[in-house]
Amino acid sequence: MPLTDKSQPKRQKEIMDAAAFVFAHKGFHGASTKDIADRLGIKQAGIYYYFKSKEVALSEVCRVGVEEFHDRARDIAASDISAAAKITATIAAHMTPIHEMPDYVEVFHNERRYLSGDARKPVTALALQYEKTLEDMFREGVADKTFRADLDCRLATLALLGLCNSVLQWYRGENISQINEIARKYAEIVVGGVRQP
Amino acid sequence: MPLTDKSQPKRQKEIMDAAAFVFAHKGFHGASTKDIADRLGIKQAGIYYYFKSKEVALSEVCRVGVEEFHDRARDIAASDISAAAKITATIAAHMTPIHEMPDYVEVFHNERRYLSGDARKPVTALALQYEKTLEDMFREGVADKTFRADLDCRLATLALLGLCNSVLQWYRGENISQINEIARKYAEIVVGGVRQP
Amino acid sequence: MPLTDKSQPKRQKEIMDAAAFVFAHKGFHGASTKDIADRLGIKQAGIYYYFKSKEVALSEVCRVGVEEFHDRARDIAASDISAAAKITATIAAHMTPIHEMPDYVEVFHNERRYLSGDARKPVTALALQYEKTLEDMFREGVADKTFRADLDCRLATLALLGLCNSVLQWYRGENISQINEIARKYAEIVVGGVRQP
Amino acid sequence: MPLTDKSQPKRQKEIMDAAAFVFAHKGFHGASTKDIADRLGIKQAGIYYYFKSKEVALSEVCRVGVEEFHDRARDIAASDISAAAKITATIAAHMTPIHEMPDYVEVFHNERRYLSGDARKPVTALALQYEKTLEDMFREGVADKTFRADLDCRLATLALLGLCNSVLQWYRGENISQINEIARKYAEIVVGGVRQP
DNA sequence: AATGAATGAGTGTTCATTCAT
DNA sequence: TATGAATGAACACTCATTCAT
Repeated sequence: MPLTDKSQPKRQKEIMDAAAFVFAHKGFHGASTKDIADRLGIKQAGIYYYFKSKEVALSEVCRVGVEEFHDRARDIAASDISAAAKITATIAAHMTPIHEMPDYVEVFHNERRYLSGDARKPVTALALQYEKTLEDMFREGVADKTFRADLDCRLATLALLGLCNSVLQWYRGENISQINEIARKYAEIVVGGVRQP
Repeated sequence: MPLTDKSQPKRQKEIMDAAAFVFAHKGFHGASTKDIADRLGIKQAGIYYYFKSKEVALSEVCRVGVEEFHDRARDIAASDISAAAKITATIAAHMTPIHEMPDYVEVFHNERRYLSGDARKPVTALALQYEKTLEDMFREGVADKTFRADLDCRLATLALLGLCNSVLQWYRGENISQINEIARKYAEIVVGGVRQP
Repeated sequence: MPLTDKSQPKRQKEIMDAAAFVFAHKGFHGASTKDIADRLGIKQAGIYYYFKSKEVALSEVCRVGVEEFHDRARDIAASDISAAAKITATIAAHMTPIHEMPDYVEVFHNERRYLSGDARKPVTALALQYEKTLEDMFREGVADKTFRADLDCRLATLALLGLCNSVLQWYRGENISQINEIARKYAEIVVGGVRQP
Repeated sequence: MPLTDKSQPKRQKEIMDAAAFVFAHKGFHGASTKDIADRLGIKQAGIYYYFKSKEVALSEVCRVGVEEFHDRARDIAASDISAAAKITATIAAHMTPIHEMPDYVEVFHNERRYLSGDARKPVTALALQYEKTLEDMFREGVADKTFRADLDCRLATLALLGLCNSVLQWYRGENISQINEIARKYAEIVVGGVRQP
């Protein structure tokens, strides 16, 4: 049993983490493969043992960054709670990847547009499914009269997503309770508004 | 004042527009000075007649992109209307630059982080003032009991900004009434929530 | 009138000559763009002002290398002399580019195979036309009974070409009479054979 | 002697064949050690078990490619037949390696120039001996008046070699009778010329 | 108001080679 | 008899920038 386990899956994750970090902090085009290698303590050429190209590295990071959201929302949508509760739960669920793997999420948001058409397609598909799942929650709430009858569900979805994703731009929290608190307050605003009821 | 003023100010704006367009569509690091020159129909070296460096071009675009917001919000804050009306008006005002000069705004949002410290400072300062003006509106609303007493004004500000800015990611509207409609619906959600009152 | 005329067409030819020289002596894949630049006394990046890519440089050199042959043979074929005289004249004509621009010819022969399909096509087309013109000379000689009735004209063409091109591998002559002498002797062998008549 | 000898000699030949194939098709500098490894179904690093370096592989392939010619010509030169018959026999003999191991021969012709001085020397020595053996045949023919008295034997040798080697550039025959037919026709041209006697 | 010609630094990528296993 | 992991050197090519004109 060696002291440092350098077996494949773990090492692969280290490489991905380094790529995600560098892409998130410098942008895809502002980041060099040397930046990634430096973070790993290997030489630049060494990363080509793990990734066929810089762009493939980007697409992998993006894929990981979006998968989390989709999986969580689907479970919530299938659960047996009220529409308002689903929205609240989804906001909370949305915060988890932002807290746990902010680099991947940031790269998915800001850098996926630099993927060439073929590499961008599967990533975009997952993102669209997530949007659709959310929109259906709003429709459900309108249908059972929990939400206002005149609510523009498409716009509400986009609003919710914009709201939640903007957290990425300033949140650098360290313990999970902070992000849960944010999620709670955001849910209050979206569901009940800021006005005195 | 000649009828067709082809002198510096007009040409200068064309250069800025080209830079804003290219930075917005390809990102600062993904854009080359040749891309800008191509859009202007001149050769690469020609743009150095107008800008000392690529980074200076970026900082100019960013400055223009943020100034609009700040100016409009200050006027609204000074006006003699209710806090809720101010928020509603600010949302509408926020949409105008997004509609009229989306490239500048997008560059300010996504690319200002690539400015070196010194060039970023004045731009960031304006952005912070804008945030502060907004936050004060929420505080005013809490003080006069229009808004919930337990409202986290800092978070509400960030939420509002995230919400409004996210419009940039999908809005490609052509007439002004579309964006006004969006502003109205967003204001309803923020002020009153999605729930059936 | 400047002392050193650096005007475009002349400079372009200097670049081509350098590329031809380097490709001929080191092979396309063995040659680096730095080798070409060094020969020109400029830095490596400088050659990209003249050529879009290393491969385009190769295709240009190949095109120039083959054009000469084709043009000369066509004129001889159209002239009003006997078939045997045409063959003799063609052999002499074939030697001229080998003497005057051996680098281009060598690159055409040895390196054109490294051109990608699209770039290779026009070059190959010219080469095939040259072959056809030659073959027709042999057919003419068989038709008018100058040449043996059982002569395999296709094979004779390939033989003649192989014979003439092989000169490239050892000839490094300096004055034109040497190559003319070689041409004369080769013509004797092809037309009359080595045997005592 | 085991029936199926899977030990070194056979495997070594497979490796050489793979190297010869790849060098012949892509050129020495255009070929990578990975290309060779792929053809063998092993990983890149694996070929270093068989060859100390890529260049050693090239020199081996070249040596095998030239040995054949030399051995065959020596036997013919020593035989008790006329000079014309020797030339005819040598042309036929020259075709055999071209038919049976074209990759090796092609590599010897086109790529041996990329060998460094020390590695090229033994290969060149064999080639020169072959040339000398051929030239002596022509001299013999001139001496016994079979061939024209004014024949330039050095040039005739070079011509013959150029003629025969050019077959490599287009011949991709499958049965031995084809190449024998070519050899016969070439011998006719060289010995008797193309003219009607 | 712009261009032609170049440069120096850097970028992504390939490749021959090594070495422990 | 090979492979996994890496390295160092090279490579084609891009790019921001300069400067004489």
